[in-house]
Amino acid sequence: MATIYDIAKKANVSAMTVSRVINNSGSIKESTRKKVEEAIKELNYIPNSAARSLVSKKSNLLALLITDVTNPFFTKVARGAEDKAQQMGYQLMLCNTDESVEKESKYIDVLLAAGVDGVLFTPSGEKSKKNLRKLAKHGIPFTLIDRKVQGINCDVVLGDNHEGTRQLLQHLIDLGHEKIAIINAPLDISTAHDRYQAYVNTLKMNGLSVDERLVLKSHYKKENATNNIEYILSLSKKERPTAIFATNNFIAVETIRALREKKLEVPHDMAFVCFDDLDHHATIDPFLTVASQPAYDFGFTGVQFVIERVEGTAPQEFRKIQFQTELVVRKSSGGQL
Amino acid sequence: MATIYDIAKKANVSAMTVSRVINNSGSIKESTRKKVEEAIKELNYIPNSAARSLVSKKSNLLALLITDVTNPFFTKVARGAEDKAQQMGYQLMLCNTDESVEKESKYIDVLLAAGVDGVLFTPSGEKSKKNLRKLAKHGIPFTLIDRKVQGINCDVVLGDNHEGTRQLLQHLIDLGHEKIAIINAPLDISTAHDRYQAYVNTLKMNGLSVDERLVLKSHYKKENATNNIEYILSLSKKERPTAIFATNNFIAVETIRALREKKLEVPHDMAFVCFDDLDHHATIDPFLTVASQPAYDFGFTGVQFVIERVEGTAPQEFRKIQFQTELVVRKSSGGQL
DNA sequence: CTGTTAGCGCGTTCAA
DNA sequence: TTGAACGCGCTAACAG
Repeated sequence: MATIYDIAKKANVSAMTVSRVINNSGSIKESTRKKVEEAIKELNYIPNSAARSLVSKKSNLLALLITDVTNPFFTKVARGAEDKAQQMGYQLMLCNTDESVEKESKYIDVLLAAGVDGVLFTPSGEKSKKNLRKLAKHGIPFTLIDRKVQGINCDVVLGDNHEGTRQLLQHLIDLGHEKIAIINAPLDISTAHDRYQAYVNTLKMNGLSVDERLVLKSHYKKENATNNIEYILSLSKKERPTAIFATNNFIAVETIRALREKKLEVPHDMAFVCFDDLDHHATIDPFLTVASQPAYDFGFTGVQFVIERVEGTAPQEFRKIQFQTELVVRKSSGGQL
Repeated sequence: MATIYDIAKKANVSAMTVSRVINNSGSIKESTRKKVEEAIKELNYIPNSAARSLVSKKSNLLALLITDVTNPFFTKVARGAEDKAQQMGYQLMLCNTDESVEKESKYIDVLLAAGVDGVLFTPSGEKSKKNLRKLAKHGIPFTLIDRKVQGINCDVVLGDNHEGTRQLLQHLIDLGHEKIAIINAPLDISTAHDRYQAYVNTLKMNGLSVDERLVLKSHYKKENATNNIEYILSLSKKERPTAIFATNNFIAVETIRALREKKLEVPHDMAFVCFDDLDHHATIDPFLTVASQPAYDFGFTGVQFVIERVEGTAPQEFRKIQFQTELVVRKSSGGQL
């Protein structure tokens, strides 16, 4: 409510002097600084950031575009991102895209209008390219989180999808499994693609053949998995998998639910592993064998990267950081066959 | 990058006409509207929201101050809030206060500076009053989520803490428990206060006495619960509780962990109930008996309330909505003694 | 060390 | 139906 002029008047100085006090710029006599600071306190003055942005072309706003905060992986990404943003003096705007390019596009327009300084982006697939290009066209720096997009050059924070998958599958194979199904998201999502590749590679490395009937499709969101399980049950005993690899936590949860519905006991009737942990759950009941990723660091590092780009302190070349995954063996994968 | 003037020039009209087209205000000849719209498209023009806010005194920004988005309860609050905000054309800024008034205060200053139109607030306790008064002084509408603060008049979205607690305790009592410990957060948090009151009431209603030694203190955040469990184990068999009521999910998780450490099996050695569900967990392994609250609706309704205040469509009187809790009986409370 | 001028991009007001 | 002038609150650039 109070403006810089109100302060100026009260302190008997010019608006410019007040501005300098606020921004610690230029040099100010100690006595006048005191006067100004008192006036500021008395009038509860708070600088208007719209006016500031208008002049400086900076909003100190960052956007976090993820598919769904309620996915425990992204919940932690969000926390990490917010912590770093807060520490660096930025605010974080939360956006849930639900794996939809259309929702993404809408957000991009809003964010552009809102004048965000940078964007953290988990693209919903290759079709997200146009949205990223739009950001680029408007000169907004962005960092890709968790998933990359072909032909887009930018900073990117990833997990090691190959190694994570390899660990999970090798673990199952070492336990004696030879027929392992994969339930995956659409392959235009880089993590789905990479995990599938690694699935194929790991089977081959172990002299196992890839049975296309065991390559099942789903989405990285909460989607009923009953169909897939019914399909599996329809296979002859000889074809039927003895283990399932779910490529993310949501698929895992829904698949487990469907298995229970069909009275299949994990791991007794079906061994089970997946990507990404469900942490609170892990404490209460250490059940799922997972490839765990440091989600918090994804967000934290991602924000650091964008801010460095925003502030021009980033190196010229784009950075790619790949975090290690950790194999956490728990009950769901079962013991030796 | 392009401004309203660039569009004006390109379309051979005045800036004002462009402004009118953008805002659908005034009346415009169809032909000139066409011209302007084409120019907008060609130049990829996006209105500068800093300039707009400066004039209109509206930012279309809302802030969500919660204690920790990684608390599954607040994760869902955040999702509900974001969905409603998005639907109404607002953006949501995420803030984690970690139950600290100091962090709250910092955020409040930043938010005031950022010019948010309204705030959703889960106060960390009675000391949050000063922060709320500050918001009020600056004319920023806010809605309290999950917790109320004495002497603060505003819209508020709550759960039914009395009834939720009553259900949980009555359930334990019906199973035969007479010595029930409560592990609670500081009492200046309204939910902690109310749950404690309901704990006392329910015991009394059932002719049971309240044993102060079974009233244990903790915090609504992840805090090691080993001390409390060691204390419980130090009690004589006669004094020792047969059941524990944890007043939120974080306390629950940590307490279960501590119990496990001490080789105590739930519910065999200790029955257990708590407030708030851990949903993914509930699917994988339906274990905890809880009083579940519709967290998503807390956020959704909260945003609706603030926006109505922001836009002046809210009724004069402040609203208080109290959502029902649902008792979900699972394994942790055990069977009849 | 401090003040004056001008302008950031837009919308309100008043005229035409 | 359209336009010109002004001001929102602030800071950069230039005096002094």
